[in-house]
Amino acid sequence: MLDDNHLFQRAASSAYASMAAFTAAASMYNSFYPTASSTNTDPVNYFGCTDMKRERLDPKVRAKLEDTDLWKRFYALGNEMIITNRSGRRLFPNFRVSVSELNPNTKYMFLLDIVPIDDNRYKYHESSWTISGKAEPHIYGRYFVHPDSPQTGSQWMKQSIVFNKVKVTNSPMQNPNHIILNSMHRYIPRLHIVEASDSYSMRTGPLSTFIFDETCFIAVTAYQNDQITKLKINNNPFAKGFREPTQGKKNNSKPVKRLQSSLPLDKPVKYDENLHRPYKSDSSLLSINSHSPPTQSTMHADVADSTTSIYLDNSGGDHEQNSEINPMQFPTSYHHQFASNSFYSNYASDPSSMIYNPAYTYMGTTSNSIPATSTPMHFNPYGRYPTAVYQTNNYNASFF
DNA sequence: TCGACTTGCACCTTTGAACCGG
DNA sequence: ACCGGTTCAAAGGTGCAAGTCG
Repeated sequence: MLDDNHLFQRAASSAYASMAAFTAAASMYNSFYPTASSTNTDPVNYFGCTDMKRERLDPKVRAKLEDTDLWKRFYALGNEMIITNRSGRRLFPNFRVSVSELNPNTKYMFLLDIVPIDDNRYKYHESSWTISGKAEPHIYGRYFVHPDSPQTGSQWMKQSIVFNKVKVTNSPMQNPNHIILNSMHRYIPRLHIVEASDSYSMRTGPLSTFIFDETCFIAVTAYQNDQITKLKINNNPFAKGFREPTQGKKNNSKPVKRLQSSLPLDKPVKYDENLHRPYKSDSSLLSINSHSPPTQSTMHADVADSTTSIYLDNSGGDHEQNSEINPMQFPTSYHHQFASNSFYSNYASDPSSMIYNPAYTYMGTTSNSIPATSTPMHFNPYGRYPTAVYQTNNYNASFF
């Protein structure tokens, strides 16, 4: 039985590790977007043209991850994505972004790919993730083109852009449109915005890439962490059949019975009802919270997970509630885990808007100038991220 | 024996065609 | 003929449990 302190340590370490992922991703990103002062050549083999210098989008272009509250709840626990399915498996939460400052009249294409965060293979042991060996090689070059591509900046900016059709698999023999991942490996999605009117100009047009650390996950063939399973069930409309029965509804379904045996008895009401906000399923899982000011219950949480309590899971029993990132349930030192690191402070204040746009020179710095203290040097159960990996050869595979 | 993985299942949402009435 | 709303069935997305494999 896990006590609160244990849960706190696990959650804090997971969240902190994700921050490390952010650092690593930043390094990774900056490594293939060398700054003006850098003499490094672009290690990314864009379109098979190694000597081509890829132009970047207007530095004012911004991308904002939506549903960040939900994403953060998952990553605080160590998000997992199922990759075994004959027809591929969708990502959940949905990868949804909103963009601004695009040229209204210019056409853009939006692409998504998923890349490894490190070169480790993991295993889930005694309720935590540990490194179990070296990673298997990643198959680069598979990316998902948003079906609305290409369209003008004004059209992209009209509404949020959802990549809910993206599918991941562990089988290279499956649909070529599926992104291939290795089980027990850590990944993070990347959003690419390319100024292009077709697939040909996509290979030469200005490009910017955005990474959101909340979206990192471990690919699995079966969920390892029960908390993740419960969080998915409670938030994914397609998994509604595994939720506990609500009052007045039939409760003799097989899955429900299974769940009943593993969950507390008191509870659940759909969180949307209790939150007094509209709940729209699947692709319409609108990110109302993403744009909402902190509620009273979240005002105290001035750090990275400041919004997570908005998703307080009313359907969750005591067990679940204690184990999810609910600032009310954790010692304050949990928050300090984020806040104590000054390097992350800006990110913590507005994580959803933090982007990897080279023109922003992340946090006013570059991969080469990130203070050493910003990179966690201790081991985290939910991974560690040797920056050197990204600065060397992890990103030299063919892209696009 | 154990962990990773596959497969079939029930339950659910989504989607789109068919239908109807204004 | 067109439009908007409703109904319904098929398709597809879930996690679970049992089985397979190395």
